[in-house]
Amino acid sequence: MGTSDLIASFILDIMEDAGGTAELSRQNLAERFSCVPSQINYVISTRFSPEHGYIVESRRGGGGFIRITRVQASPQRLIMHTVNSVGASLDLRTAAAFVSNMLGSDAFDLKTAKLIMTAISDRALSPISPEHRDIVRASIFKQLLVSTLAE
Amino acid sequence: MGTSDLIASFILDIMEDAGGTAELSRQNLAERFSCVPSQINYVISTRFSPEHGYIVESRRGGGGFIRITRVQASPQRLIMHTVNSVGASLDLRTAAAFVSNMLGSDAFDLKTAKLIMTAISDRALSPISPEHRDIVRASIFKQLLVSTLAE
DNA sequence: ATATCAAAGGTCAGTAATAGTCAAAGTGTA
DNA sequence: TACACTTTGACTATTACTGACCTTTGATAT
Repeated sequence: MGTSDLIASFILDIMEDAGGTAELSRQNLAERFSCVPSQINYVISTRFSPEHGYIVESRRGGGGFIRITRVQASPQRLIMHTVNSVGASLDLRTAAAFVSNMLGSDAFDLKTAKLIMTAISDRALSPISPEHRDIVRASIFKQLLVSTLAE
Repeated sequence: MGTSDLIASFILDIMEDAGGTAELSRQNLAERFSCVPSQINYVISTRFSPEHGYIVESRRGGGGFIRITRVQASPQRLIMHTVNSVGASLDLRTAAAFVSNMLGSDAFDLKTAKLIMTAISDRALSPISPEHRDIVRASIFKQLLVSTLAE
């Protein structure tokens, strides 16, 4: 098993013990596993992505940290399934269909649905060129969906 | 938690007890937390800015003081005022200050605040080049705020 | 009044402590 | 051999802390 897998399972262990959340120091982790700090970022982006059901937050500077939170996915399979159906790009019509579907299944409430639709609307994304808009839309959409699962 | 966070929560405590206003001595505070006096200014400018919803007054010389007051505004007014003070560009720190202010004034609930922060986070906007990110952030932010008013 | 002094607080640029990005180089496996 | 996955490190960005130097205010002496 490679270093990245070791780091990932170490993080998983911490998360387990702490009840769903792991607060890490990138520098410490890198030292513990004798790797460069950026490998921690690699592990996080390949194994703790929204598609995997995790929310990642961080802060730089003195006292900085990386916090990884596992999202409660069991009762909300539809949302995670949607996150995984969305690739690198997402057009507005498809997004609307997803939201409508999830709303109909009571995966979230109307207010949340409206906020999500507003955040990925053409108006909100108007500073972005139309060709690029669907890429950004996909990213915001996935982050928002996973975020609704956090408690 | 770093010294700056400790100082900030100490100030918040005082403000709480005193019903919305805290009158401090910079020198005293610095001694209490074993830091240089200028760190107090750092804490105030990073955590008690007008964007955060505070007014800061001070006086030098003998009997000098720093007074921090929480400003009160009706939720709707605060949201509209915020929308109007955001120009074509908005950095994440300033946005976070605004959100924290509106949250503290009960302009919206925690869940909404988190959705907004997620929608404009660097992670959600990662497909956009950093130079362009603040432009898009401003647009999404304003649309979301206006959208919370439509109920 | 005026000059002077002591006691606050203010500014700003520099240093330290963290984390993030990206592309090149390495590794293993179908 | 291709190809995907992993590892590395140079460069960048952000946040916290420090200290030298500056400004304002009130009191006191002349």
